[in-house]
Amino acid sequence: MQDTCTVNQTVKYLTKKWTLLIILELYKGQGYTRRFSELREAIGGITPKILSERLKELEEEGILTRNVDATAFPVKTEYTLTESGLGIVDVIRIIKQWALKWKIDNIPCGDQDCKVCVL
Amino acid sequence: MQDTCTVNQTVKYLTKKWTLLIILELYKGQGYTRRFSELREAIGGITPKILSERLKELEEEGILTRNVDATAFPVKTEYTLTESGLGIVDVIRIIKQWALKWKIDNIPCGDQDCKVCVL
DNA sequence: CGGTATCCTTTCGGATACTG
DNA sequence: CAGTATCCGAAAGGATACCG
Repeated sequence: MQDTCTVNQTVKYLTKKWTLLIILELYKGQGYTRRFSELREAIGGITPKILSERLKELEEEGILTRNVDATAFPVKTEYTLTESGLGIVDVIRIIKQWALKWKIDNIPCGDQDCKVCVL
Repeated sequence: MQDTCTVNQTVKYLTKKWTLLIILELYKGQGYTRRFSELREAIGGITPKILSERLKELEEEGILTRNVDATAFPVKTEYTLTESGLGIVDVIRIIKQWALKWKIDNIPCGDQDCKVCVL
């Protein structure tokens, strides 16, 4: 098994449910930054458990950084896309271009999400 | 939920286990073509059930075509990457470039799989 | 050769409640 | 606000056997 292949590993966490949406949501934020509760509300439907898991994974992969302001009350935590994280946005963009080229007839997408997508 | 988003849908089947390896294996074949048993052996570890499922999904998505030669005995079946399927290889290539830029220190990959990878 | 059918395990994600 | 802890159900994938 080629579980050591970097491409496979990358795809592995990128393809987990919610991950892409989290990255896109951070990308939309000012300074590519969002707070935990902002992500929760913006994404909608994600439970805190899963959101927390994904954020940890992405932090470990260097795709985002976690910044805690412990002086604030309640504690203020911000998540920010790193430079490499922005690289992932490029990847998503390529996928979108592929989709637009080969899946144009996907009406639901054309009319809804992708049209308002920041990509 | 944006299950109608084309990007999400695309990522959804691309990220299933084995899918990328199947696409890469087809890419390696002459004329981007491989037979069922060739895929099985080349990939290693995949069960016929899963391989069959993936091939069907990818055929439905237009990423590969299935060609059966019923005159042969036993029946000869070939799977070939389509033009849009080759586009997916490009996507993988971009991901690899991202990985090489940001994950160079992944020694196992550098020494093994990616070095011999056709990408 | 190119699959399908069955069954079983494991993994993932959802629901909910609770805490510093 | 920003999570963690527990429990549970669904779904994905693996093992194995069999068939045209």
